Amino acid sequence: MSPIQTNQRESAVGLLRRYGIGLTRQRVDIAQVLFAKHQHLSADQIQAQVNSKYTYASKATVYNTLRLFLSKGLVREVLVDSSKVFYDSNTEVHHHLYDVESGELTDIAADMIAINHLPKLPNGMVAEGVDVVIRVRSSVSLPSAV
Amino acid sequence: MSPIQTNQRESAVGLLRRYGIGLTRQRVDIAQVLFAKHQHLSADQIQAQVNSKYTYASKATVYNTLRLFLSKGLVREVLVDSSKVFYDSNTEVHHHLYDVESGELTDIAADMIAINHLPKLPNGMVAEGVDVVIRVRSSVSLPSAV
DNA sequence: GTAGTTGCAAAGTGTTTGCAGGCAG
DNA sequence: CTGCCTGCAAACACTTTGCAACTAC
Repeated sequence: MSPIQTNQRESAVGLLRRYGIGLTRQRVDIAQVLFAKHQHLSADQIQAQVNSKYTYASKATVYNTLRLFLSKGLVREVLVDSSKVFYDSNTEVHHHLYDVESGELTDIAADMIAINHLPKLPNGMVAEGVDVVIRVRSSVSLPSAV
Repeated sequence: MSPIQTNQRESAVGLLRRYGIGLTRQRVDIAQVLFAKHQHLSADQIQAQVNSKYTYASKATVYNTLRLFLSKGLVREVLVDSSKVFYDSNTEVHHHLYDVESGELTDIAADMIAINHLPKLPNGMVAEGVDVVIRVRSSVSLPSAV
């Protein structure tokens, strides 16, 4: 076990503690996978990584843990594909570029997109967040160029 | 049957013809539900409306028809809730306001939001669309006001 | 020790598919 | 007529839940 891995595990533990989340082996493993870097993973991918790099976590535990992390604000959901949810380990304000052909999802820094004026919100409503998704495809293969 | 309903049906028929979609009773019914006005409906809601206002369409037919309409560009998918897809009968460029508490989805005219500069796209990539979703909630009940 | 967590399998959604019969053109 | 469309039910993928066994603290 390298010092780097030890540090990663320690920082995952620290993160969970800071957010008031009880420690279990599975939660620490999942946190390590998620917070190794900024990335977008589906529940499936997370389970696969946990089970290949660390010790076993069941599907149910992965989903329960992701729901917990989500409610505590450690991760963010990204909805770009109707068939599955991506969990984004970058919780800073930012946006996304989605390649509809490859399914690849990339971050866009918040300051790359400036929203000039928000519309007036209905009375008593407050904006909780703004999600911007730019859908792209490779310029060749336009399905039916107009 | 009022003249208005007759006209609605005729314009639904015209729409399908213009988009090169073969006419069937179910497709016309579904088009009438969708294009009665700009709105956001789930597949379930569409089936319910067709079956209460018009004649029967099965779940499979509703999904098949929506997939067809989507591929032909008559409707747009809106992804705001991980549990289901909304179909938007407004295909003009515009954005959305999503009330996370009530689930209500409202249109925002495109010119209400100005994006100052798109980030440079990876080489050979072309933007297919930009989706902006503003998530709102009623300002009371903030889960844990900071 | 005890409350909270896990794993399993089963149930639940929303969505898609295979196929026999039916309808549009 | 003939091919495309529909309805049904079964299949599917993803996610959630119920419960007994286990683990963190």
